[in-house]
Amino acid sequence: MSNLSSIVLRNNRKVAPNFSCDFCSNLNCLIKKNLDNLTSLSFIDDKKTIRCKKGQQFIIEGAPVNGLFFILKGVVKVFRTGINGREQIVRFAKEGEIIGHRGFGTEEYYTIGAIALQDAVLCYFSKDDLQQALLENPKFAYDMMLFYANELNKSESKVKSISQMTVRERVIDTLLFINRKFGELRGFLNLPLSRKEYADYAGTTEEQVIRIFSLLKKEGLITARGKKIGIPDLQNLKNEISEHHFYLDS
DNA sequence: CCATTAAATTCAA
DNA sequence: TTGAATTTAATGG
Repeated sequence: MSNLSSIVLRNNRKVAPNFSCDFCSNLNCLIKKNLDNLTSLSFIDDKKTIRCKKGQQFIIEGAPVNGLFFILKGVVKVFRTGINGREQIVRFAKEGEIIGHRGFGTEEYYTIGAIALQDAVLCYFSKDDLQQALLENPKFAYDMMLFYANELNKSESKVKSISQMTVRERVIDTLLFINRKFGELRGFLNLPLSRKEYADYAGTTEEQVIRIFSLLKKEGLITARGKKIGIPDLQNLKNEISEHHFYLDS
């Protein structure tokens, strides 16, 4: 570890070097995927690399939209603040996904906020550069369109789950969703979330989630150690909402 | 919803 | 690596 210190010092200068798309290992990124198709690469040189510490908010509701964030590393939550000040988590996004896309074309101001749940690295592209790239590259535009369609689909599924499922089912559905999207690490969900965050996603309150978690523990459907939640038998948990079924897609 | 206690996580030495 | 300080979980009113 200590023999790397000279390299760290060299790279640790005030201005961190931009990650070049050419060397990026994130194959889920739509830009990386289309790198060969992109005719004018100038916008890639214009991108800004932004580092976010855990808990740092990088999109504020009401701020003007100037570009799009692509997640290079880390997990991020996107939320909207309701009238009573209650937070509704719209989605969780991980590497390769795009943030702030809904306000891209017409919206002038963000209607959502975004906070890094872990230390994150974001690639930020300006609206103008991206617009030009989309106009010039049909394949890239098509992939972006698929992304938008997919997001809309998920959003519609979520409306359905919130309006038609019981609180208990929504909490279970959220657990299954996190499991599907982020997987498990040594027996626990690979994304630590507070009970309040579960509540904000499932559209309920922190207390409800805590009480439902306690019940689920008694029933042996989940295990919990602090923020780490384990699912001993995925099928058993799925059965709890199988009547309505159709959980959201990853 | 709030208050209290138990538990877990963070942080700095 | 440890434990003190801070944050979060759990429960009952």
